[in-house]
Amino acid sequence: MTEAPITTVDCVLLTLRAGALHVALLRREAAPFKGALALPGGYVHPAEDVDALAAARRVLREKADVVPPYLEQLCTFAGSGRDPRGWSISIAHYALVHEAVLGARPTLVPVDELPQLPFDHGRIVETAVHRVRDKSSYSTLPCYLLPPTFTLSALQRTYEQVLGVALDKSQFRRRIAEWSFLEEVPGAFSAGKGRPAQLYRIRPRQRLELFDRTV
Amino acid sequence: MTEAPITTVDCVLLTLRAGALHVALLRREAAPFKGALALPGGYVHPAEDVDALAAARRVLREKADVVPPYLEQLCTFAGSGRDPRGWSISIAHYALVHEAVLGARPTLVPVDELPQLPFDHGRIVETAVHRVRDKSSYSTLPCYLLPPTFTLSALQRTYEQVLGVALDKSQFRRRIAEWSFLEEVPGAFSAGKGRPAQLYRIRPRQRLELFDRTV
DNA sequence: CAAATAGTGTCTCTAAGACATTATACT
DNA sequence: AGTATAATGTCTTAGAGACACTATTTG
Repeated sequence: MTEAPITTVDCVLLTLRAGALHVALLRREAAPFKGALALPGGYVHPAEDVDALAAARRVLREKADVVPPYLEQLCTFAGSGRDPRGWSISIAHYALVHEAVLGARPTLVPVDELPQLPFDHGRIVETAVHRVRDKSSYSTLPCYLLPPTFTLSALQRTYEQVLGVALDKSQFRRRIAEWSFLEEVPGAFSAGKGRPAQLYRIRPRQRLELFDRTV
Repeated sequence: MTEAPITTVDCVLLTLRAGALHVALLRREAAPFKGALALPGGYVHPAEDVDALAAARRVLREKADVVPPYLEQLCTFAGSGRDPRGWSISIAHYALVHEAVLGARPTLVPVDELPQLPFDHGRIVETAVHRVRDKSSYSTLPCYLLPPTFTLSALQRTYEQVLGVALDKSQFRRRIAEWSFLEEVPGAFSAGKGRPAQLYRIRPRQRLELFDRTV
């Protein structure tokens, strides 16, 4: 009566490269779709993983060699139509990382020019991107696409690239200041062309993410 | 290697009774926790259910005798700690219904006075309530707690009861009008004490739900 | 000094919020 | 007429948005 279905976790690993959101894909080492580019994923290992998030974390560590600063459950995709082997479940997660922490293993693909992907991975990526774009307008999510320390201008560029709109500098800074989830890195400034900029980092404890609704 | 875990769907069936959100619970007919009040739930039936949403719909129909106007996936709760039988997965859903469509079978419990529930059902209910309260501030969700046709005053009361705050009548109506997802039921008015009120219903096709962020 | 980027200040105008007024039923 | 509720209008004010200005570096 139980006929337990195939149970996996899949991860949409997103990063910002050349000003555009990219998703990290890996070549599948096993059938079905052996050799195709697909989301990093794998079976849940009941003996090792205490829960689904832990399974996702393990998959990312083992297969993509990444420990992301932000990882969250996205949605569960389940049904008879998504895997040729039969009824299956994928507990999908999404993660944000700075490009630099990705090694050479994953292939980065712009999310707005997705190729055909195996299973329903195309739909999973779309759902994740939609979620990230939506949530970015009222949360600190885009911070996790940057290195641990960054300037406010870099942060604004990141928000703009994720949201796909231009933001007003003065207003953007007002809001970020209100949320006060950032702190100055004392004495640290960016190099570069014009006036050096103060570097900021996410305030230690403070892992709050959701704020007033609109950037 | 696959060791597929126990796979179930659970449903948080919410309604408004006496001005407060209530969750519908059923007595468990099987071990573990036989006889305890718990969320309507059951195994996924790969042969019958095309996907998880269909499984949730079937469970609600079979066990609670309800076909809810609004049903959505909430989150997946999985891990080794939630079921004495071992590693398990619950694809949790939540549904909103008008109190009248619930028969005598389910026990209604106020969500703010939850008793101890088996498994992690307490946490699941909390997550659902949090989601509904949050989403209600920028969506049409509360509509589904009302009968198919209702007055704007009743709708405002519903929003106020779900959100737990008082809303300004004039402003509330402005916003609802902007969204224009309701239509007047021609010639239909409420009875009662004072001036009769126009009855409204959700515009047929229009199943849009998310709008500007704030009621 | 010019160019480039960082950082702050000010003005306007929309829209949220509070409140008042009119409308229509029943007793 | 008095009461109760519906429906709409008006005024004030906070805040979003647009823009300008100042500050600090490099070449």
